[in-house]
Amino acid sequence: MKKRGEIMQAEVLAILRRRGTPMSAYEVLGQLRDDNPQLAPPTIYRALAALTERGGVHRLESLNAFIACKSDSHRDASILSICDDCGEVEEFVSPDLLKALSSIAGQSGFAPTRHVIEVHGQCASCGSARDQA
Amino acid sequence: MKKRGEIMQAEVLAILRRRGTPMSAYEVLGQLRDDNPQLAPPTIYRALAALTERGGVHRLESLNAFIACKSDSHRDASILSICDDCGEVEEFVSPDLLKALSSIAGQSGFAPTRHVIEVHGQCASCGSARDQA
DNA sequence: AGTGTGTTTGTTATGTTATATCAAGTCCGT
DNA sequence: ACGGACTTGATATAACATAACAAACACACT
Repeated sequence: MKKRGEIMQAEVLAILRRRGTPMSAYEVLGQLRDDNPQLAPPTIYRALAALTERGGVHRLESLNAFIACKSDSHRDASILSICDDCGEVEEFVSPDLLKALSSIAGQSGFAPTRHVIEVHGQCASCGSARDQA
Repeated sequence: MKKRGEIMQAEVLAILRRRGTPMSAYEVLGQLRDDNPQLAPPTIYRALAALTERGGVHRLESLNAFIACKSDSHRDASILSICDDCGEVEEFVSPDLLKALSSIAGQSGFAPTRHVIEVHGQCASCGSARDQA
């Protein structure tokens, strides 16, 4: 048998990718229980933790939710824009901004290890939809 | 009787200020129950929501916790550095960084309304303490 | 003052998110 | 096969948050 954990991670990642927008851990759990009704929360949280660690999944701290990383390939901290209307999330990478941020926080000797940057608002299509209203 | 809500907000703020480091809503609730044992969670959450709105309190999204705003006077989005060792939080304001961030997220027409910027790491004193180890 | 109406606050209950803990299974070197 | 380290599974519970309704209050109008 292959490592069970890896299988679980792959399934979780597949579910998140299919959805495309943020899902709570319990939504993922619900989907997995279709096949495997006895699955428990810690299983999902472990898979999500491993995926988040690896960079395959982002945790949205301000939503307590998770989303599959789209611009696959960067493990750097991402800037995430979150549309409060439709839930769409976009990822951006900006080493410059990260550097600026670290230097601001570093003014007093602080040593950053992890950056959380989330921007809430309206995406382009929800914004234009509202303009017409 | 003065508005009850305002009294509650003042008490919550006083507790957060006394502590100085982040507190969960339920920690605050615990303290308030010393005087007023029948208080329920919604009361605290309402007070915290009002304070957060006004800028007197920051919500730390990545900790699900709250802290009194120290650099009292700015209602702008703050940059918060959080020491994972001792819990100390520092606030910074940088209109430039906020502008840069908005412009990155705005690349695709996104209209930001709220910025969440939290940096985890080690504060100066915890960092130097560890150096010696 | 009395009454109607909208708003704020209190209370109960419940929903949602997350983890501690221990049991069972797996891997691997001997 | 056996023992020890590590991973996974299952049970239980902890921690965080809000829905929904009831009671109190404030205010405008008569």
